[in-house]
Amino acid sequence: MIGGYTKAGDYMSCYSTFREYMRSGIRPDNFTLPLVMKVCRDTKDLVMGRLMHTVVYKLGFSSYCFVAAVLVDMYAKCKAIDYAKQMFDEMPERDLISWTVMIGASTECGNPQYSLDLFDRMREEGVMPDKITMVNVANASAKLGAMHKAKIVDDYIRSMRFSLDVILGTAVIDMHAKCGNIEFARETFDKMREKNVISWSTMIAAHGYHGEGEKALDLFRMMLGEGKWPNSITFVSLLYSCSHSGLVEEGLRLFSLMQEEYGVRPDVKHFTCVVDLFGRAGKLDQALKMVEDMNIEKDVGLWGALLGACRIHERVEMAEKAAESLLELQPENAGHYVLLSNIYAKAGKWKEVAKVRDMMTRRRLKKIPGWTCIEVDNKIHKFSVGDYTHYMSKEIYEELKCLREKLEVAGYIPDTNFVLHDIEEELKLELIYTHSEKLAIAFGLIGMPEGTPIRMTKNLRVCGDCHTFIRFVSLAENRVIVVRDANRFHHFKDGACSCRDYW
DNA sequence: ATAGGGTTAG
Repeated sequence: MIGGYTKAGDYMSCYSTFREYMRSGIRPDNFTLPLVMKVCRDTKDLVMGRLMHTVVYKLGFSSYCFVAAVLVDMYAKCKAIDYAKQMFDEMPERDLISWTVMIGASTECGNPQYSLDLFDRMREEGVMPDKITMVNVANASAKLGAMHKAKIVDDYIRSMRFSLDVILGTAVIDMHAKCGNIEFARETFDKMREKNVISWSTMIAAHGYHGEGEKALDLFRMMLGEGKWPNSITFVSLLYSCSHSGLVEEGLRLFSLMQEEYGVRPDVKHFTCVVDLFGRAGKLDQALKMVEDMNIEKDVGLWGALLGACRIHERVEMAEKAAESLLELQPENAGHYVLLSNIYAKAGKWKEVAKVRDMMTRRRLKKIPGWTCIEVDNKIHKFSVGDYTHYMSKEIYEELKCLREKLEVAGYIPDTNFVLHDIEEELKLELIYTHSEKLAIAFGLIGMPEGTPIRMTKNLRVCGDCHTFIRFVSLAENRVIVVRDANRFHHFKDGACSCRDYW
């Protein structure tokens, strides 16, 4: 009966039946409890989940491997990683599924590195992974974004002769794309026999955030040619592809096509893309009108897109309006204040810059420290601003000094407007020259053979000045530089970036 | 006798 309710998605009836069952005095067996725990998982009901854990414990079922695995999974979906980990560590024995669940749990809760460590430990203990394990491992690598890991995982999947079914194939595409290797992603996609709407959407999105809008559109045409029906997410992927590549007209066309031909009702994500498109085209008034007229709940992303567009086109007044709504929705996000402050700074409104900074101080907000990671010799090196902790710091700063002189001759002018602090111009200059992006790139130039591409990962958006700097480096040093920032990839080559300086 | 784990969007 409980199982029936679970299948039907009637969670409340499931709970009440379970309560009746408990009252009846009949001792539940170890197959009934997981059914209810799955409901807790799917509804992310941690309170009920904890209660179930107690029942399981009292009845002595927690030593059953599969019962414990369900608990781990439930805790992961409730984002209670500490409980999940404790449960997993206490398990007397762990089989394939419990390992797989824990690998997925760790990624789900924001620690993909730990997932990969678990994967190694699992094999050390002699448990062989299956396809589903590999889907979780691919997801962990995708989140981590380390390219050498992606290669290892791909090789491992091949060596185990796991066939790429729709789900594993799609996970591998996503992994390669998010690790910066769009070519491998596309090769994997082309090799897959069976593709569903998720595979297509994943690949379209991948071309999109790598700045290959035309390829995304080509793929969409191919998809339609094969008789596949796009869904709401496919259109989000497409619209973002257009905005990442500056395909304004195409994007707007897709937005109407989506509603008229495919009956997709636009949600807030679609609107965000269109605001982005209008913003890029400089049609800020149309963007604002769209935001004001829509009758869907507005979220942080939407106002953020508008604010970003205001920064590009230096529309201070509208920026204030967008920022007001944005800060109301999410007053604790330091990034929004920084963006607003940058807009004021560019317009020379120093009083307002100070005001924003005061507001941040009063609310005890600090700019999230930025970092940049770079892979050299299959090792990840992490830099923060003004970092002297790296063992090659001396060489890095020397290289940076040479680079700075070379690029300034080539026409690079540092833009100190991106410095938030109220300090002397001279100090600002020093600060901006030790941004983590620049340290990482200097290290990359020393540590990697000439002509090899430099790959970096950042936790935030690339700083505007660093973006210009990297463009100059790609030209002066004749290097391809690939940067993954908080929401897209930048491919720098011959002094230009795939984002066309809009991001 | 049964049972637990998998893919897309900034």
